[in-house]
Amino acid sequence: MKTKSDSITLVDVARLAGVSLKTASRALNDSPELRPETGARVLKAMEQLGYQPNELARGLKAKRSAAIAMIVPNLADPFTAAAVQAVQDVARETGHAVILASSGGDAALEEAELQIMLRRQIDGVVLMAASSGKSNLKLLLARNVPIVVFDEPLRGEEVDTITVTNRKSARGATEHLLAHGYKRILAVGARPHLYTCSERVAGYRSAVKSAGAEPIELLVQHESDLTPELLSPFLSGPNRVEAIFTLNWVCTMRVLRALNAAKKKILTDFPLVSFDDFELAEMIPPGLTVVRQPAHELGHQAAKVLFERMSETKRQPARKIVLGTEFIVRGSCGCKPKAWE
Amino acid sequence: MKTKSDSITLVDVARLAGVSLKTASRALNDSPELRPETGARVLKAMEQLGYQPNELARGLKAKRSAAIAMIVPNLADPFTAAAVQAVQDVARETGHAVILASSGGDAALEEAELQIMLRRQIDGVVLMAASSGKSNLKLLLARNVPIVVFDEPLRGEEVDTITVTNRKSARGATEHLLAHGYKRILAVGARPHLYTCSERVAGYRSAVKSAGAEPIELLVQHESDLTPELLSPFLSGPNRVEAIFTLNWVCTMRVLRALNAAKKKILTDFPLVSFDDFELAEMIPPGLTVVRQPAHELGHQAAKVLFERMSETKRQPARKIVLGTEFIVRGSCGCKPKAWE
DNA sequence: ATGAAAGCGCTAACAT
DNA sequence: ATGTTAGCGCTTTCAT
Repeated sequence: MKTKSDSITLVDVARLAGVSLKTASRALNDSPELRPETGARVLKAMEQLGYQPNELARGLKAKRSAAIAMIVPNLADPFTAAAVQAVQDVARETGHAVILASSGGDAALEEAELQIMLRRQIDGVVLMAASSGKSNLKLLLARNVPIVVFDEPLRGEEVDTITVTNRKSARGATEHLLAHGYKRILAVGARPHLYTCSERVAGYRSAVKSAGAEPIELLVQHESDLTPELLSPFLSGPNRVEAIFTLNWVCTMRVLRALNAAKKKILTDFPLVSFDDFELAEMIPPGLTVVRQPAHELGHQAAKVLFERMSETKRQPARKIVLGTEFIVRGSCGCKPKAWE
Repeated sequence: MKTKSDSITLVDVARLAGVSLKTASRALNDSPELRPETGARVLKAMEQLGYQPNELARGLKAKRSAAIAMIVPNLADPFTAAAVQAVQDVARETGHAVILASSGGDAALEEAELQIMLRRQIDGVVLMAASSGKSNLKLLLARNVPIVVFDEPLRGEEVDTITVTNRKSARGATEHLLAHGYKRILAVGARPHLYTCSERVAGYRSAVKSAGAEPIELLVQHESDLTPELLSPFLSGPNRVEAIFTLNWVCTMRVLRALNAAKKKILTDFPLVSFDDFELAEMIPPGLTVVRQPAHELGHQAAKVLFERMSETKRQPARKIVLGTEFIVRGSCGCKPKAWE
């Protein structure tokens, strides 16, 4: 009586429905080779018993887990959060669970997480990589687990990849600042070993050099190194810059705080453009001009591609999808949009 | 030769190490009843073969999955994101995976997700509930799956609960605004069926009434209903209010946008206090005064309690943990903190 | 269209 | 300290 609810198995269902185990199984997987009548009877028995299939058992036999892994560096980043949401939504449609882990941008941690995922027999991985190296994926690759890499591509790996036009977008943003007449533009980025960062830096450089100006870069190993003290030499004195271009959301946050701490005003003291949009960008006076990445779309595409890959019969070539960005002019670049006139 | 990497099982390990299956199993679980020497030999064999244990199989047998579920309404909310991070960190320490799902605040979706989790034999659940009803938990409760409810308690359910002092904190925030001399204070909240919302409203009301003022409330079914149009009657005309108290992060975002759209300034037009702190609160002039919830601490405690519950031998009474909040005075309430003088 | 039997990879009794 | 024997709950041959 007490442990009954613990252990309603397909066998119980089959018994109640007066069919064999296999027939019950067929009903569970709504196999076509089953008389609708029989199926209905089994379904009723399931209902009656409150039967819940055991995914572990199904997966063990079928060598799939109906779960995908998603590994991201930082959930606090709204770009990441939006992408995670998108992946979850797609996963739900296909009845897959999402096992989420944060790497904190640490490649070793990421690898550890991936290994744990492997042991769980995950059916696929959406990875926002902590490094551009492929070494972390060896295990997965060897096991033929589909992977979609997203935001941060992998060097020389034949893996599905969803990215944005990092270089071009960064170049465009820089050109916009240059067009306003600013020559000494500081680019602030983190984790320069990442493709995203290096591409954005490259775009920035090419724009600056085309304009005959000198690149001024503050690139730190990790965003957390970005202290007000580090920034202050660029905010006053002989090395004062004329404008700032932050290369991702966390950098934007850090720079804004540093400016605040130094009692510097955006635009009047330092015109600024941010790579990455966020909820309140328009509320920071005079409104932050940003490069907006299609976060939700990126996540959606990543998941779509992953599920396609998971259900494909023979191996297709890797897909490389590159999405565009939106340049959203608010006030911080020097433009005067209506809202702030 | 080809499918070898697919199927390295404990049997293979045992064979290579020249021991029995069970001995290999013991090594895997580093059981004490094993000669270190033997254990080492098995471990070496595992290494050599690149063996990865199959968690599905382990779980099937042991009736545990080494995974916990976490269900939250909205990942975009920084409060939620921080809590998720905290839970993940604790879970990692104990070797548990976190299966994350978003309910979008929809009780039906939440129930569907819980059911899927159940099928995966999750060992426990951390729930940021979409409703205060217990019905969604019946299945879990019946199966004796440990649950920790967090942020939003469940009516009359004997479940571990981690919350903050919603009522008291809301009362304190309201009193602060009243002390500044504002009488007509608008409270803006969403999903009033939630305990958190109703408690905060209750705190607000009791403060307002004690001051001999009238409560003015804008409570919508869902945050997404909070449009500028809905808000505008309170921003001008005969029903104009003197100050605003937003009851959670999303409401704060919505109100800030509405104010912006209506070209109203914080403080000068409308003093404001927000329940929930966030990254840029100090950057929105004149700095947002907020009630800060200890998001990370909440998540941490929730996970801790869950794991304690999971490993307990005999059932202990439910724990109700209530954490305090911090009232952070910046400028928007009418105070003039140093930073903005 | 349905059933019987075997076994996925592992752990848990019980030996020895 | 180590091995043997059963299964966990399900899906999958292969019969019927």
